[in-house]
Amino acid sequence: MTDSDQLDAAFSALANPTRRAILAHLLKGEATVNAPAEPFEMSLPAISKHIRVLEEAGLVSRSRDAQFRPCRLNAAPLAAVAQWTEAYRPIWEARFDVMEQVMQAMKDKRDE
Amino acid sequence: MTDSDQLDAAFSALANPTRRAILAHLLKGEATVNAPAEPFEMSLPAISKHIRVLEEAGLVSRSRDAQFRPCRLNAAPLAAVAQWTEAYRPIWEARFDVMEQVMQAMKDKRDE
DNA sequence: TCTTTATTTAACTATTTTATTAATTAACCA
DNA sequence: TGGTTAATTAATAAAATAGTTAAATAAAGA
Repeated sequence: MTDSDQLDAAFSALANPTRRAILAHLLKGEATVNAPAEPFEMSLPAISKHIRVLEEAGLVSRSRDAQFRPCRLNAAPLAAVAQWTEAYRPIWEARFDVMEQVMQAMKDKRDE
Repeated sequence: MTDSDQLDAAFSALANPTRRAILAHLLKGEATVNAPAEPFEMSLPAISKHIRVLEEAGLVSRSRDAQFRPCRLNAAPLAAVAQWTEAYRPIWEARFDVMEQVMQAMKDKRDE
Protein backbone atom coordinates (compact mmCIF):
# COMPACT_ATOMS: atom_id res chain seq x y z
CA MET A 1 0.00 0.00 0.00
CA THR A 2 1.49 3.31 -1.08
CA ASP A 3 1.35 6.50 0.95
CA SER A 4 -1.29 7.74 -1.46
CA ASP A 5 -3.41 4.63 -0.96
CA GLN A 6 -3.19 5.11 2.79
CA LEU A 7 -4.38 8.70 2.45
CA ASP A 8 -7.19 7.52 0.15
CA ALA A 9 -8.29 5.03 2.78
CA ALA A 10 -8.02 7.49 5.65
CA PHE A 11 -9.85 10.31 3.89
CA SER A 12 -12.59 7.96 2.64
CA ALA A 13 -13.05 6.55 6.11
CA LEU A 14 -13.31 10.05 7.56
CA ALA A 15 -15.79 11.19 4.93
CA ASN A 16 -18.69 9.64 6.81
CA PRO A 17 -20.25 11.27 9.89
CA THR A 18 -21.11 7.96 11.53
CA ARG A 19 -17.50 6.85 11.29
CA ARG A 20 -16.22 10.17 12.62
CA ALA A 21 -18.65 9.82 15.52
CA ILE A 22 -17.34 6.31 16.22
CA LEU A 23 -13.80 7.68 16.34
CA ALA A 24 -14.91 10.46 18.67
CA HIS A 25 -16.53 7.85 20.86
CA LEU A 26 -13.27 5.89 20.95
CA LEU A 27 -11.43 8.98 22.17
CA LYS A 28 -13.06 8.19 25.51
CA GLY A 29 -11.62 4.67 25.53
CA GLU A 30 -12.23 1.20 24.15
CA ALA A 31 -15.70 0.18 23.06
CA THR A 32 -17.50 -2.79 21.59
CA VAL A 33 -19.60 -2.75 18.43
CA ASN A 34 -22.78 -2.42 20.43
CA ALA A 35 -21.62 0.57 22.45
CA PRO A 36 -20.95 3.06 19.66
CA ALA A 37 -24.06 1.79 17.87
CA GLU A 38 -26.47 3.00 20.52
CA PRO A 39 -26.51 6.73 19.74
CA PHE A 40 -27.13 5.99 16.03
CA GLU A 41 -30.41 4.96 14.57
CA MET A 42 -28.77 2.28 12.55
CA SER A 43 -28.68 -1.50 12.51
CA LEU A 44 -25.83 -3.41 14.14
CA PRO A 45 -24.52 -4.84 10.85
CA ALA A 46 -24.25 -1.30 9.51
CA ILE A 47 -22.12 -0.25 12.49
CA SER A 48 -20.09 -3.42 12.14
CA LYS A 49 -19.31 -2.50 8.53
CA HIS A 50 -18.35 1.05 9.45
CA ILE A 51 -15.94 -0.31 12.02
CA ARG A 52 -14.46 -2.59 9.41
CA VAL A 53 -13.87 0.40 7.12
CA LEU A 54 -12.10 2.18 9.98
CA GLU A 55 -10.08 -0.95 10.66
CA GLU A 56 -9.03 -1.28 7.03
CA ALA A 57 -7.91 2.33 7.06
CA GLY A 58 -5.82 1.51 10.13
CA LEU A 59 -7.78 3.92 12.30
CA VAL A 60 -9.08 1.26 14.64
CA SER A 61 -7.74 -2.05 15.87
CA ARG A 62 -9.61 -4.77 17.65
CA SER A 63 -8.99 -7.51 20.10
CA ARG A 64 -11.08 -10.35 21.37
CA ASP A 65 -12.70 -10.71 24.76
CA ALA A 66 -15.15 -13.61 24.88
CA GLN A 67 -17.92 -12.74 22.45
CA PHE A 68 -16.96 -9.06 22.49
CA ARG A 69 -14.70 -7.37 19.96
CA PRO A 70 -13.41 -4.27 21.72
CA CYS A 71 -12.14 -1.56 19.38
CA ARG A 72 -9.47 0.94 20.18
CA LEU A 73 -8.39 4.05 18.40
CA ASN A 74 -5.24 4.05 16.35
CA ALA A 75 -4.58 7.64 15.40
CA ALA A 76 -1.43 7.05 13.35
CA PRO A 77 -3.16 7.56 9.98
CA LEU A 78 -4.44 10.88 11.31
CA ALA A 79 -0.84 11.98 11.76
CA ALA A 80 -0.43 11.43 8.01
CA VAL A 81 -3.62 13.39 7.35
CA ALA A 82 -2.44 16.25 9.56
CA GLN A 83 0.92 16.24 7.84
CA TRP A 84 -0.72 16.34 4.44
CA THR A 85 -2.85 19.36 5.37
CA GLU A 86 0.19 21.22 6.70
CA ALA A 87 1.34 21.91 3.14
CA TYR A 88 -1.76 24.08 2.73
CA ARG A 89 -1.59 25.91 6.05
CA PRO A 90 0.27 28.89 4.56
CA ILE A 91 -2.59 29.34 2.11
CA TRP A 92 -5.39 29.43 4.60
CA GLU A 93 -3.35 31.51 7.02
CA ALA A 94 -2.69 34.02 4.24
CA ARG A 95 -6.45 34.11 3.72
CA PHE A 96 -7.04 34.84 7.38
CA ASP A 97 -4.39 37.54 7.23
CA VAL A 98 -6.26 39.18 4.38
CA MET A 99 -9.49 38.93 6.35
CA GLU A 100 -7.83 40.51 9.36
CA GLN A 101 -6.53 43.30 7.19
CA VAL A 102 -9.98 43.93 5.79
CA MET A 103 -11.48 43.97 9.28
CA GLN A 104 -8.77 46.33 10.48
CA ALA A 105 -9.47 48.62 7.55
CA MET A 106 -13.20 48.62 8.38
CA LYS A 107 -12.40 49.43 11.98
CA ASP A 108 -10.07 52.24 10.90
CA LYS A 109 -12.77 53.63 8.65
CA ARG A 110 -15.35 53.49 11.43
CA ASP A 111 -13.02 55.34 13.78
CA GLU A 112 -12.28 58.12 11.31
CA MET B 1 -24.84 23.07 5.30
CA THR B 2 -23.77 21.96 8.76
CA ASP B 3 -20.18 21.71 9.95
CA SER B 4 -20.49 17.96 9.62
CA ASP B 5 -21.68 18.24 6.02
CA GLN B 6 -18.72 20.47 5.24
CA LEU B 7 -16.32 17.93 6.70
CA ASP B 8 -18.07 15.18 4.73
CA ALA B 9 -17.58 17.15 1.54
CA ALA B 10 -13.96 18.03 2.30
CA PHE B 11 -12.95 14.52 3.32
CA SER B 12 -14.73 12.96 0.32
CA ALA B 13 -13.07 15.41 -2.02
CA LEU B 14 -9.67 14.62 -0.53
CA ALA B 15 -10.22 10.86 -0.73
CA ASN B 16 -9.19 10.77 -4.38
CA PRO B 17 -5.54 10.93 -5.49
CA THR B 18 -6.35 12.81 -8.70
CA ARG B 19 -8.11 15.52 -6.73
CA ARG B 20 -5.26 15.76 -4.20
CA ALA B 21 -2.85 16.09 -7.12
CA ILE B 22 -4.97 18.89 -8.58
CA LEU B 23 -4.83 20.72 -5.25
CA ALA B 24 -1.07 20.21 -5.08
CA HIS B 25 -0.84 21.62 -8.59
CA LEU B 26 -2.84 24.67 -7.53
CA LEU B 27 -0.39 25.31 -4.70
CA LYS B 28 1.89 26.63 -7.44
CA GLY B 29 -0.76 29.08 -8.65
CA GLU B 30 -3.88 29.34 -10.75
CA ALA B 31 -4.50 26.82 -13.48
CA THR B 32 -7.08 26.00 -16.12
CA VAL B 33 -8.81 22.66 -16.51
CA ASN B 34 -6.42 21.62 -19.24
CA ALA B 35 -3.28 22.34 -17.23
CA PRO B 36 -3.80 20.03 -14.28
CA ALA B 37 -5.17 17.40 -16.66
CA GLU B 38 -1.92 16.92 -18.53
CA PRO B 39 -0.01 14.83 -16.00
CA PHE B 40 -2.97 12.44 -15.66
CA GLU B 41 -3.94 9.85 -18.17
CA MET B 42 -7.53 10.83 -17.98
CA SER B 43 -10.06 12.50 -20.23
CA LEU B 44 -10.84 16.19 -19.92
CA PRO B 45 -14.44 15.65 -18.80
CA ALA B 46 -13.13 13.49 -15.97
CA ILE B 47 -10.82 16.28 -14.79
CA SER B 48 -13.63 18.77 -15.20
CA LYS B 49 -15.80 16.67 -12.87
CA HIS B 50 -13.03 16.32 -10.30
CA ILE B 51 -12.66 20.09 -10.27
CA ARG B 52 -16.39 20.42 -9.77
CA VAL B 53 -16.19 18.14 -6.73
CA LEU B 54 -13.41 20.30 -5.33
CA GLU B 55 -15.45 23.38 -6.07
CA GLU B 56 -18.52 21.99 -4.30
CA ALA B 57 -16.38 21.20 -1.28
CA GLY B 58 -15.22 24.83 -1.32
CA LEU B 59 -11.63 23.84 -1.95
CA VAL B 60 -11.40 25.56 -5.29
CA SER B 61 -13.03 28.60 -6.81
CA ARG B 62 -13.07 29.63 -10.42
CA SER B 63 -13.27 32.74 -12.49
CA ARG B 64 -13.74 33.36 -16.17
CA ASP B 65 -11.16 34.53 -18.65
CA ALA B 66 -12.39 34.24 -22.22
CA GLN B 67 -12.88 30.53 -22.87
CA PHE B 68 -10.69 29.61 -19.91
CA ARG B 69 -11.91 28.84 -16.41
CA PRO B 70 -8.94 29.42 -14.16
CA CYS B 71 -9.12 27.63 -10.80
CA ARG B 72 -7.54 28.83 -7.62
CA LEU B 73 -7.04 27.11 -4.35
CA ASN B 74 -9.26 27.95 -1.42
CA ALA B 75 -7.74 26.25 1.58
CA ALA B 76 -10.33 27.32 4.15
CA PRO B 77 -11.99 23.88 4.37
CA LEU B 78 -8.55 22.43 5.08
CA ALA B 79 -8.39 24.61 8.17
CA ALA B 80 -11.51 22.77 9.36
CA VAL B 81 -9.92 19.42 8.52
CA ALA B 82 -6.75 20.36 10.40
CA GLN B 83 -8.80 21.51 13.35
CA TRP B 84 -10.77 18.25 13.37
CA THR B 85 -7.60 16.15 13.43
CA GLU B 86 -6.17 18.19 16.30
CA ALA B 87 -8.53 16.43 18.71
CA TYR B 88 -6.64 13.21 17.96
CA ARG B 89 -3.12 14.60 18.13
CA PRO B 90 -2.66 13.61 21.80
CA ILE B 91 -3.41 10.02 20.83
CA TRP B 92 -0.88 9.70 18.06
CA GLU B 93 1.68 11.67 20.02
CA ALA B 94 1.20 9.31 22.95
CA ARG B 95 1.82 6.49 20.48
CA PHE B 96 5.06 8.10 19.36
CA ASP B 97 6.03 8.58 22.99
CA VAL B 98 5.58 4.87 23.55
CA MET B 99 7.65 4.14 20.47
CA GLU B 100 10.36 6.47 21.69
CA GLN B 101 10.34 4.75 25.05
CA VAL B 102 10.69 1.36 23.40
CA MET B 103 13.56 2.62 21.27
CA GLN B 104 15.22 4.15 24.31
CA ALA B 105 14.85 0.86 26.14
CA MET B 106 16.43 -1.00 23.22
CA LYS B 107 19.28 1.49 23.18
CA ASP B 108 19.77 1.11 26.93
CA LYS B 109 19.82 -2.66 26.56
CA ARG B 110 22.36 -2.45 23.74
CA ASP B 111 24.59 -0.21 25.87
CA GLU B 112 24.52 -2.49 28.88
C1' DT C 1 -27.54 -28.88 26.69
C1' DC C 2 -30.32 -24.98 25.78
C1' DT C 3 -30.60 -20.07 25.81
C1' DT C 4 -28.90 -15.63 25.58
C1' DT C 5 -25.67 -12.10 24.09
C1' DA C 6 -22.40 -10.15 20.74
C1' DT C 7 -21.09 -9.95 16.33
C1' DT C 8 -20.59 -11.21 11.51
C1' DT C 9 -22.05 -12.98 7.02
C1' DA C 10 -25.35 -13.37 3.21
C1' DA C 11 -28.38 -11.63 0.08
C1' DC C 12 -30.29 -7.85 -1.63
C1' DT C 13 -31.34 -2.86 -2.95
C1' DA C 14 -30.67 1.96 -3.86
C1' DT C 15 -27.52 5.51 -4.51
C1' DT C 16 -23.16 7.54 -5.55
C1' DT C 17 -18.75 7.62 -7.69
C1' DT C 18 -15.64 7.42 -11.42
C1' DA C 19 -14.78 6.87 -15.73
C1' DT C 20 -15.76 6.71 -20.94
C1' DT C 21 -17.04 8.77 -25.75
C1' DA C 22 -19.82 11.85 -28.51
C1' DA C 23 -22.08 16.08 -28.83
C1' DT C 24 -22.63 20.87 -27.42
C1' DT C 25 -21.56 25.53 -25.89
C1' DA C 26 -18.64 29.57 -25.62
C1' DA C 27 -15.30 32.58 -27.01
C1' DC C 28 -11.34 33.84 -29.61
C1' DC C 29 -8.99 34.60 -34.12
C1' DA C 30 -7.99 34.78 -39.10
C1' DT D 1 -18.10 33.76 -41.27
C1' DG D 2 -15.63 29.55 -40.44
C1' DG D 3 -12.26 27.25 -37.81
C1' DT D 4 -9.84 26.43 -33.53
C1' DT D 5 -9.42 26.04 -28.58
C1' DA D 6 -11.40 25.37 -23.91
C1' DA D 7 -14.62 23.44 -21.31
C1' DT D 8 -19.10 21.36 -20.19
C1' DT D 9 -23.14 18.35 -20.83
C1' DA D 10 -25.37 13.98 -22.14
C1' DA D 11 -25.68 9.30 -22.20
C1' DT D 12 -23.90 5.34 -20.52
C1' DA D 13 -21.55 1.68 -17.76
C1' DA D 14 -18.93 -0.47 -14.08
C1' DA D 15 -17.77 -0.44 -9.42
C1' DA D 16 -18.09 1.10 -4.73
C1' DT D 17 -20.90 2.64 -0.73
C1' DA D 18 -24.34 2.46 2.67
C1' DG D 19 -28.04 0.67 4.26
C1' DT D 20 -31.69 -3.20 5.12
C1' DT D 21 -33.42 -7.94 7.13
C1' DA D 22 -32.65 -12.76 7.99
C1' DA D 23 -29.49 -16.32 9.04
C1' DA D 24 -25.18 -18.00 10.97
C1' DT D 25 -21.34 -18.17 14.26
C1' DA D 26 -19.06 -17.89 18.76
C1' DA D 27 -18.80 -17.79 23.46
C1' DA D 28 -21.03 -17.45 28.20
C1' DG D 29 -23.96 -18.98 31.55
C1' DA D 30 -28.09 -21.25 33.67
